[in-house]
Amino acid sequence: MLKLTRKVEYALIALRYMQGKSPELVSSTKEIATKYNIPLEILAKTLQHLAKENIIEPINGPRGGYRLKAHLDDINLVEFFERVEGPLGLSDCFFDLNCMQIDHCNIRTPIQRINANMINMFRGMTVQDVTN
Amino acid sequence: MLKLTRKVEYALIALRYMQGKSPELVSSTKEIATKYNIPLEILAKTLQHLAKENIIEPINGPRGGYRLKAHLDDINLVEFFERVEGPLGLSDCFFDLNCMQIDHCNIRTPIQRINANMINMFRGMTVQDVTN
DNA sequence: ATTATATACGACAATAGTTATCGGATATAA
DNA sequence: TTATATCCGATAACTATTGTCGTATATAAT
Repeated sequence: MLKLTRKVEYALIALRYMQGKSPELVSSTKEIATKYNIPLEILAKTLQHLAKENIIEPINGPRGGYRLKAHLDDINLVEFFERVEGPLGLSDCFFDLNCMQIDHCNIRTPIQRINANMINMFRGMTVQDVTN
Repeated sequence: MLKLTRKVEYALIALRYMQGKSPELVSSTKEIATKYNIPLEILAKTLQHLAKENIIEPINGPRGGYRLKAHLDDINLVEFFERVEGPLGLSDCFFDLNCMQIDHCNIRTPIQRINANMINMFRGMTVQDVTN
């Protein structure tokens, strides 16, 4: 309950790691996975996802890897969670304000108040805030 | 990800419902379950749990049910989540600051910063804040 | 006393979401 | 040409949540 997924966790760890290097240096999946004991394949997919989202830039071939591409202080955490987890995982009551079940939902205002507070909080934090 | 459990949701709905009545009136599980379309057995367990936590008071027998017992403005949301979900569900990285894996955890400061912010936010809200 | 209605509660089954694995493809530096 | 790296779909394993079932206990009403 109220947990972030490992995917988000791995993504943040990787971004933080890349941020610790000079911007022109690349970081390979294996390098990060080894350092933080993350299953290689999962981290690979997470980084591929970040690349598709233009948050990092992939460099193929030997000595390849990834480099930071986006400005991490331009991305708030709500946006980041949505971009990392994809639209599906968040299309429930929490982040989707155009929920189908308005009739049932207005019963559930306690949850909505909690959600609203969470969203506000996460919107007020950038990726940079948590990775540097 | 970042969802409250139904147990918490049902608990809040029930508390809100009881709060809408005169304090001496009882509300039965069936009454609440019917009104909000909640599976009876699950709500029953949730309310039994709340009773064990002295948040509501059980009244046995026909015409029985539950009445509010605790002051909802004395219970912050961190405490409430812990009392409803039990110590097990929360003993992971989020609420358990005496985590076993300190060595690995200091790697994971991004998550910890997010957690710290969530905890602070939830500590600043009482059950009353979301049910009235 | 008996009956009907309500809470109490352990054990277990079903579901959903997360996490991890596998197999193979493509790109490119050396 | 080879080795190393990203790319990516399919699927298996795991975990936590959610829901079900059976039975026991308490008590108000008749």
